[in-house]
Parts: sequence; structure tokens; C-alpha cells
Amino acid sequence: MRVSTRGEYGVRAMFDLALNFGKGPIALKTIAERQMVSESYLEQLMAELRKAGLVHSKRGAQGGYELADRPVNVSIGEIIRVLEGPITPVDCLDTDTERGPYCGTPERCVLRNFWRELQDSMTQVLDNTTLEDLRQDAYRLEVAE
Amino acid sequence: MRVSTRGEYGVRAMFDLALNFGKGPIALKTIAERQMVSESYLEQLMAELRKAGLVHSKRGAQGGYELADRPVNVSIGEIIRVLEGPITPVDCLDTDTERGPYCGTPERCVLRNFWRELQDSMTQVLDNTTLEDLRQDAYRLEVAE
DNA sequence: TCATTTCCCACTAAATAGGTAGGAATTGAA
DNA sequence: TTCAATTCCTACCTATTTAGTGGGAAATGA
Repeated sequence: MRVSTRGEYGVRAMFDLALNFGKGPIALKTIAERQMVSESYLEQLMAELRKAGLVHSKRGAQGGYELADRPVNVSIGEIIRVLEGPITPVDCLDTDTERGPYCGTPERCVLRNFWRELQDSMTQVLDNTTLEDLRQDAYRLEVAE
Repeated sequence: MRVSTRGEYGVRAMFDLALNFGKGPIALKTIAERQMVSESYLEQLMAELRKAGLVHSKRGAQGGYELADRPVNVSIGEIIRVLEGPITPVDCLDTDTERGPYCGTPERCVLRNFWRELQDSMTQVLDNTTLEDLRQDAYRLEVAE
């Protein structure tokens, strides 16, 4: 029932980009240092986020990464799905891949419904929180001090 | 963001015991066959559930396992915690173990709060669903046919 | 007595997690 | 035009976790 470091680091990096949105590209090195994450490991994650269209990159000197869209349009769920795959507590909920939608006995569907409920409560939080929400939380935190 | 087969099989087995609650001990072999799970693998899981006090066992001929308590008193969350450990999407939420409660920068606490929200929504479902709820779902399913 | 059943321990193959290393390609600035 | 900064790409690596298997000792009802 855990998010791996892929998801966790990815969210940290995207949150960092959200806090610096509008300032032009941010170098991977900067993000990695600020978020205390291995640079070359994070690089791989950023490559996946780029291919998924969540960030834009600029090569060469003064290059770096920036959000492809405004923070309000990026949910945490999107980030997690790119880095961790579909949000499904158990395989039989996963209709996209070939992990099968039906599980044999009718009693088993009772369990399937339960897992679906769990899935819904997770996606509810994940898909309804955006980077903008987190950015505002951070802002409020700063003001309060 | 997945439950491993440990949790999934464990819940299946406990659900099976709930459906057969009051009928005396059920042999591991029977559960394994009904739930289509490897017998010796399930055996290890049952051992952990027994040590955690969730099931009672009886050795020898006519032996087997049965719920230690009425289905209404067993939540799915308990089962999952025994077999998968604490329900924490990320380490910094885990105050029980030595994974640390505090994460460095104040901005990071924004993320911590977010993960906490996710955790809450998960435990909400997991801890408020009991084996009795599932048993009744199964009963209703049967009646409807 | 004996078939049945739990209990216990050791082992293992494959996948996943969490990285490292090195170099090619691009680009802004001096 | 050169060069340092930076992304991009591929390959590789180690430890841990996952999902089991196998064998035998101990208990117990018939």
C-alpha cells in the first residue's frame, strides 16, 4: 500500500517546478539538490514525465525543465500514473491491461466491489488535488510565519 | 499503489472463513482450493494471521482454521496490516517505525499533509469495512439470483 | 494405529526498487 | 568559435521483495 520512491520523488520534483512556475527552465541539478534526491535517478523520472507531456525541457546551457501546463491543470494522480502505472489496489480492477476484469466465482465479485471502493477513495484524493493546491498550501505556510 | 498477493490472498481466506463462520474449523486445503491459492503459500499467511490473533487453529484430523472473533469485529484494515504492514503511502507518515516523522524543509510538510490525506481516505475504507459487511454483500448477491 | 492436518524451517527463481556510469547531442554566453 | 552547462540515451548493477516450493516433525480424531 505504498507509493515507491519513483512516485514520491516525481511528485517532489513537480511540486518544485510548480513553486518556480514562470521563472523559465529549472536545471535538474537544482531540483535534485533542493529535493535531496539522486540526480541521475531523478533524470530518468523526468524523462518519463517529459515523454508523457507533463514537463517541457530545454537542453544546453541555461536549460532545464518546466511544467508543460499551469499548476492548476496538473493533478497528483497524473504524475503518479506516469511513474507508477494505473492506480489499482488489485489486478482484477485493471481493465486497461490484460489482467482481466472478471475473477471466477460470484462471491469473489463481493471482494472486487470492495477493492473498487478503495480505489475510488484513493483516486478521489489523487485526482482532485492539483499542484496549484499544494502551491497555495506552501504559500499559506510561508505567510503564517 | 497495490496490495500484494499476501494481502489479497489473506483477505480472500478470511472472507472464506467468514462465510463459514460457526461451522467449526475449516482445513487449509479447503480454503486454498476454494480460493484458488497455493496451499503452502497460504499456510505461511495463515501462520501470521494466527500469531496476530485473528484466527484460531486446530491441529490433527478434522482440524483447520476459524475466525478468532465474529466477522463484525474484524476489519479488512486489520488483515492488511498484519500481512502488509502499516498502511502508509510514504515513509514520513510512519511514526511507529524508525522512518522518522519530520522531513527537513517546511515546504516538504505540504507534501506530508497531502500524503496524510491520501492515507486517511484509504484507512477510512479499510477500517470501516468488516468481514460481516462482505458476508452480507455475498448473501444479498445470493438472494438476488 | 494411522490418515489427516497444522506447524516450522530452509531454500529459491524472478521481478522490482533504487540506483550508477559514461558519453553523445545541444545550446547560451564569452 | 569555443566551451561549459545541460539534457538525452543506453547499459549496467546490487539488494530486497515477491511469490512461491519442499520436507519433515508434532498433534489429534476416528
